[in-house]
Amino acid sequence: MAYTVGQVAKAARVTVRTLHHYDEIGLLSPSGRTAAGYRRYDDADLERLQHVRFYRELGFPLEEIAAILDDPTADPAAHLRRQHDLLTGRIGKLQEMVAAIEIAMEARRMELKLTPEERFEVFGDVDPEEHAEEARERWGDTEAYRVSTQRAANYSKEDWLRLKAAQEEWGGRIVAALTAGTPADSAEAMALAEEHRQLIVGWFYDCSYEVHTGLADMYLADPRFTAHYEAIVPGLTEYLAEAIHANAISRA
Amino acid sequence: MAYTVGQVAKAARVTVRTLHHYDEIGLLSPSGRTAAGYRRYDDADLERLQHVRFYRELGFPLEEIAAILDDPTADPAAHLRRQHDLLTGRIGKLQEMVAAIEIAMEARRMELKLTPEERFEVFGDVDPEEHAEEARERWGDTEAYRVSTQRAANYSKEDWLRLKAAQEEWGGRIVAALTAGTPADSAEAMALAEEHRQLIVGWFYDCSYEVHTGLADMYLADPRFTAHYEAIVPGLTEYLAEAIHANAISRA
DNA sequence: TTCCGGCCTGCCGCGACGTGAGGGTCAAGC
DNA sequence: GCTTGACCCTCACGTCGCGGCAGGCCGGAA
Repeated sequence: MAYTVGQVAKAARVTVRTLHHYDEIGLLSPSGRTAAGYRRYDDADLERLQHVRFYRELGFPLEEIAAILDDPTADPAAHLRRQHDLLTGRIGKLQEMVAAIEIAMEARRMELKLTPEERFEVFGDVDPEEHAEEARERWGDTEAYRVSTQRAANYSKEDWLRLKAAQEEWGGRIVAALTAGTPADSAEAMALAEEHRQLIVGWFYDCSYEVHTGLADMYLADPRFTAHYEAIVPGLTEYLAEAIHANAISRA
Repeated sequence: MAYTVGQVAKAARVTVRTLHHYDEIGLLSPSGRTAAGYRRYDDADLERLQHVRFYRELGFPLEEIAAILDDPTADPAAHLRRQHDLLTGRIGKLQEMVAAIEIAMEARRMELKLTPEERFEVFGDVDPEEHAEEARERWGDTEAYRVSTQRAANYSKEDWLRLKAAQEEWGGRIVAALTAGTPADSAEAMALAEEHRQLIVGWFYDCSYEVHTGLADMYLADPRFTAHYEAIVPGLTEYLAEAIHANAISRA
């Protein structure tokens, strides 16, 4: 089977220009040309294009894609594995961000519960219970939401204040460690990381070392969290993340 | 609190050049300058930067980000919701791709089971059971893998051939419908879409209408699938996807 | 005073295409 | 056989989101 640029473009959902470009840089040259100079793609070309598009959608530069596809040591199974790994990695990152946002949302709801007199300012005449209902409808079926909600929903104002106090006490000690120049991979810093994890386990959800390192990476990646920590003292995010990683490694 | 470009850059994990760029195009201008012309960022600037980075990492163009952030009708809660929706959407897409790859991997393993004499050609002297073990270790804890494996692992050669025959019979009919010009939203095409879904339910996993439309979108997005369908007859991918969507809508 | 690191403003470059301009090709219908 | 319109070709310049460097000005520490 032979196809023209237009047909290939339509099938693969790319523009003709893109195919021209791939030809120019030698990433995907059609297997032949007609007498008039028209590009002719065959099934093998199409298959290569599929792979190109896959890696491209995950943000790989074209040069790197060429290297991957032209690697003679990689069989089809290896490609599948690599693609699977890439996807699960991406999903993991996104899920961490989701968890962070869900926590942020939860915090907002808690805040509102604690200061009911503010509810009118924020919501006007809308009942916050209604708002909670809407939230449940929208993402009530994600697990993180359920877990964090079930525990946190029952926290009283006193619980909340105790948590805050515990966090602040811990925060003071890690800031001290950082400003004192204690290395992030020292036993002291790692102990602080472990305390951080225990705080999460105790108050929110069962946080494994693996999840904890994921959380650390998220602190680094998510602006809302870096803002939080950097506002306390510059470099704290990185310090904490390093300590968490070191702690997780030492326990593995 | 006021920060210099360098401090902000480090905290937000971007380069100074990026901050200069954001300033140039007016996306994020520091709230002030020192007497010497040094940029001075405050906490509000930092917060804005976090949001910029968030949307940027999801691939939004800067202009669009500016529009989102400068939208006067969006409160913080609305931003959280939008971000949550975006993330879950992305995760869904990626998970569909993962499922597709897992099925492709499963198909490969089946293929190997069916023709054991080929195993030496492909694996050399490696035992395929070992390979399967490795696969379990790598992604044994994802749900799609477990479900598809548990069912498909027990398929005999006869089962596999029956599945293939059923698929081909169905394939013949949808190609006929397409070439006959039957509209994708006609009752006939929708019935074929429904049969497609039932085939999945019967042989692999419980596929809801929602999952089915997701699958259809993936067919369009994933090159490996478009290749498969377009090779049969050009336009088939789109036709099937449309029919699936129409079917799902009509059942909702 | 003299460093050295950090900041400034240009300005050129790059990757991955988008978007014409100007012109040849091909199948269909008259 | 000829026109017409859709499709193809090759330049070639434009865009987006920065990276990187030059040439020069600050600012705190030794």
